[in-house]
Parts: sequence; structure tokens; C-alpha cells
Amino acid sequence: MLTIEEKVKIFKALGNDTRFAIFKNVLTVPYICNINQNVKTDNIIKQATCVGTIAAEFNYSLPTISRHLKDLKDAKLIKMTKSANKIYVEPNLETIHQLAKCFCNLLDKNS
Amino acid sequence: MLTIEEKVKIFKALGNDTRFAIFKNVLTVPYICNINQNVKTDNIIKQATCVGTIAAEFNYSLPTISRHLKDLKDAKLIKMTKSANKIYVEPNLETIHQLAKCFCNLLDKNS
DNA sequence: TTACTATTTAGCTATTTTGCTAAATACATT
DNA sequence: AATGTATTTAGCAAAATAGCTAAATAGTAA
Repeated sequence: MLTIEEKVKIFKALGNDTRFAIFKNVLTVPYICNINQNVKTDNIIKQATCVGTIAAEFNYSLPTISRHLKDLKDAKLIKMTKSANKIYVEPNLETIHQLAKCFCNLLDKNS
Repeated sequence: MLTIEEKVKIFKALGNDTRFAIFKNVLTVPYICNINQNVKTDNIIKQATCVGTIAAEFNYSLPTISRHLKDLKDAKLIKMTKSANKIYVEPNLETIHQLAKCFCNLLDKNS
């Protein structure tokens, strides 16, 4: 279960155009990095891109994207895994699942 | 369907401790206002409180609460209905339903 | 060890947000 | 018309946020 603080942090993270777009990118653009094209289903990282690849998709500096990714990570909306000198980024489906449950519960209680 | 702009506005609205608490209050505390205690199921306003009543629950000034309610209304998270000189507040279940769908769809696509 | 690649941290400025009080508006009642 | 009740608007100050560049860090490769 998500605490109130965790929920507010999640919504704060998604309540910014740039971060929302970054999160969407992480959700929808898998297997961009070379190393990741070889990843198999049984690998821990099933869907991942990396920081520089994401940054290249946006008209913002790399440090700015890096900072936004940190916020998304702190909100547990994404996972970041270091391998060699790259950092792979993937959505945190567990958190999305929790969010879906929250809103579904609300509907059940307020129907 | 919610546009990206609408979604970001919703998350921005919920991404603040005070507004989140106000929204929670609107969701969980029905039939507070006198006029509303007599409201029947077939009435348009099934669950409603009013601005002053909400404000009394928080350690913030009335104008501050009013401003936050405007943000929640602009994000379509709540509905505000004027009757006499009071404004009744109720959750916008349609938006909550849309949000639940968004996150459920995400899970389906990324499972 | 030097150089290269990937990313973060530091430090700064501009903008936005959040709170306040005082004043304005809107409607109801006397 | 005057008063009272409910809420919003205006305008301000403090704090938070979002962007930047330059510098630091961490790992790889020569």
C-alpha cells in the first residue's frame, strides 16, 4: 500500500509536462540501447532504455533530464539499474499497479 | 479520453499535500452541510460539502482553500454547484474513472 | 596513466507556486 | 436599502521548481 506521502510524491512527479513526457517515453520506447537489443525475456531488465538515449529525445540538457529521472525514481515510477557505465531505465510496474488499485478502490467506495 | 494536458493538470492538482488532503476530504466526508442532509438519492448532488465547511477542517485561510478548490475544479477532480449563496462540492467520479482506466490500460500494455 | 563515455552534482537565475490579508462580489434576509 | 453570510479576486512576499552551464564522479578502453 502507498502512503499519502508516497502518493503525493508520485502525483508531483507526473504533474509536470517534461517529466510526464519522459515517463511516457520510458513506458513506450523499449530496447533502444545497443546492449539492450540483445536482452531476452528471462533477463531482469525486460524493457529498458538509458539516460542519454532518453535525453536525446528531448530539447533539454542532459543534467535537466537526469534531474527529472531522479524525481521519477524517487517517486518509484521508474527503476534505474547501473550496468557498466550506463544506467538503464525501466518503468516500475508495481507502482503503476498500486495506482490503478487506488483509483479502482475509490470508484468502488464512491459508486 | 483524457488528453495529456488534462492528465498533467490532474497530477499537478493532486501533487500538493494541501490539495490532496482537500480532495480526500471531499471524497470521504459527505452530507456535512445542513441543506445537504436532506438530499435524496434522486437529487443531482448525491454527495456534497461546501467551501466554508471544508475550510474549517484545515489550518489555512478561506481564500487559500478556495484557491486550491479552483485548481481541483479546473482539473475536473471535483464539481462545484452554486445553490443560494453557498457552493456545494462533490467529487467528479467520471474523472476518477478515467484515471483508473488509464493506469489499468498501462498495466495491460506493459505486462 | 591518459583519454573517453555516461551520468550526476553544484551553483546560479527566472519562473511558478503557495500562503497571507484586504477588498470585492453575490446572494439572502431584515 | 442596509446588513449578514459565503465565496472569490487582487496583490503581495516567501518558498519551491525548472531550466541552464561548468565541474565532478564513475566506469571503460587505449
